[in-house]
Amino acid sequence: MKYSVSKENYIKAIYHLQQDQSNVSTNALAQALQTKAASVTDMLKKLKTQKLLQYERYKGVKLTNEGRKVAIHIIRKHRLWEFFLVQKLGFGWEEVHDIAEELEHVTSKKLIDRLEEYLDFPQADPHGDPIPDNQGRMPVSKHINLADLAINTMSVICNIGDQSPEIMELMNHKNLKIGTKIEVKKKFSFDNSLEIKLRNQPAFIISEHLAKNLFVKYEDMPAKKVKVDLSLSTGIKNPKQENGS
Amino acid sequence: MKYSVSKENYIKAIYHLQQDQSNVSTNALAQALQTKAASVTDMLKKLKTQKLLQYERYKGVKLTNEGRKVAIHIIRKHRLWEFFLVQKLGFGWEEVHDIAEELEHVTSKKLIDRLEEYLDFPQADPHGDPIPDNQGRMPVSKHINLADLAINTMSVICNIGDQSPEIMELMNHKNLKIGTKIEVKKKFSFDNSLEIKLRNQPAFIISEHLAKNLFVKYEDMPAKKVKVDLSLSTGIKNPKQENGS
DNA sequence: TATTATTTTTAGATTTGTCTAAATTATATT
DNA sequence: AATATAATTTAGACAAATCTAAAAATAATA
Repeated sequence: MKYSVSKENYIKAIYHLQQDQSNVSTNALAQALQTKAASVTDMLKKLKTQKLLQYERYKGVKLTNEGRKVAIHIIRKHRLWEFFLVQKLGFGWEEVHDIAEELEHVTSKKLIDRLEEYLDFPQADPHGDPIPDNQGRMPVSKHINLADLAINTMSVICNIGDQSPEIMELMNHKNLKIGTKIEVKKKFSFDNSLEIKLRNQPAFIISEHLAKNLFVKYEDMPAKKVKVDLSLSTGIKNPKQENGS
Repeated sequence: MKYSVSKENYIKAIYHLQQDQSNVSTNALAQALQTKAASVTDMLKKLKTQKLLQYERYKGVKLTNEGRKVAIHIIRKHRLWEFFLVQKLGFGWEEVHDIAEELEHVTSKKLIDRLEEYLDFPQADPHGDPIPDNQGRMPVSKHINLADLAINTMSVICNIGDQSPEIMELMNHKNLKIGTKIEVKKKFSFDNSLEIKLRNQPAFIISEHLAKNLFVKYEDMPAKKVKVDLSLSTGIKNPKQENGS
């Protein structure tokens, strides 16, 4: 029930890389975790014996339900801490990621539940990513990629794909942030750049690369309260329980 | 400048055991850290090469100024997190120690400075222990052991020595906590027990053992703002700086 | 389909922090 | 002071997480 920081980081990385249902490759993991492929192989074997993932040599890796449950719990902690850092301690949304990487490994469940309550049950972190509840359920919100948004439709930025300092630099420069109202005025097929417009500002052009990293929702469509169990973390369907974990 | 969790725990334990200026023994450390004497010896050798402590075999150990500086910074983090947990998240003062043991190892200096500001620069943690400022200076307050308090002098509980669940059980039962106004009515030389009195309550007797663990200050004497540099953490007096840490 | 190129795994080593058991040093006691 | 007892250190080993270099399996390409 308790895993090392290193193991938690592997589980989280697999979860993020696995968003489609395909298997995750050793190399992709090595790159994500800034380590070597050989180290990844070693760790995957350990995590497999703990039944956190399905792994066969040369075939890549996929989380089990138990692994997914662990991943979601870590992500829950990460995002709640990020929210705390921005909302209560006044950090900028671009500086909280590294701190939350450390805080997410603090183990107390009671701590994180109290923190959530203290923060008034936020639905999304400062980057717009949804915060799972204490049952592992993730609020779903209809995010649309800005590149796919229809012309002249008012929308609100609610999520950023890439979260590097580089994108932050550009976005801050252009005053783009979560909650900013935005409209696409023109699409240029030459380079897939977009001309966009914010309230009370002349329109300007952004690259395809940036647009692909901006996700929006339609105005007046509040974050849905509907939740979908992505984790299968509760109510284990399978009645047999042979292991004594 | 960054030390492992294990090393931080050794440094902290040495600091706490060293309160008088005598050297700390290997066995005392082993007991405090719940480990074996051989492990302690191994670690002391490592910490010595990092110049965090003075150590010679069979002679015990003492922190250097650098070691003391590190210890105080960890204690600062521990106590600020404890304050946060009680004050903002509503934890009981007896349940926060273990959680703070984990939070104290989160490295961001900016985080802890912001947290301190958010908490409005508290002077003491929920147990009444002083919180060092970001220069490593510790607020001093004149704590008197209850066993040494003069008869019929009104005082306020401001610090608990032992912080075990056992003492908490007894104190909660008798409604004794930080801030409680208390007066010693009688001292019994037979077993050194004390008869004490709280406001609007009949007097009752407490053991010498408990009294030794209760520290009080005189009423109306607010926590002094005077600070004393215990750490030598800033303004390095020694001009030569040969290492490139 | 052969043959190259890439990816992944194995084998063996390293570092950190820990342990047990035996040897050494210090302290206490007769 | 001699000896017994206690504290401390050394020696050698182990588990976790990592690494390098070489081998094996898979994928890509001529």
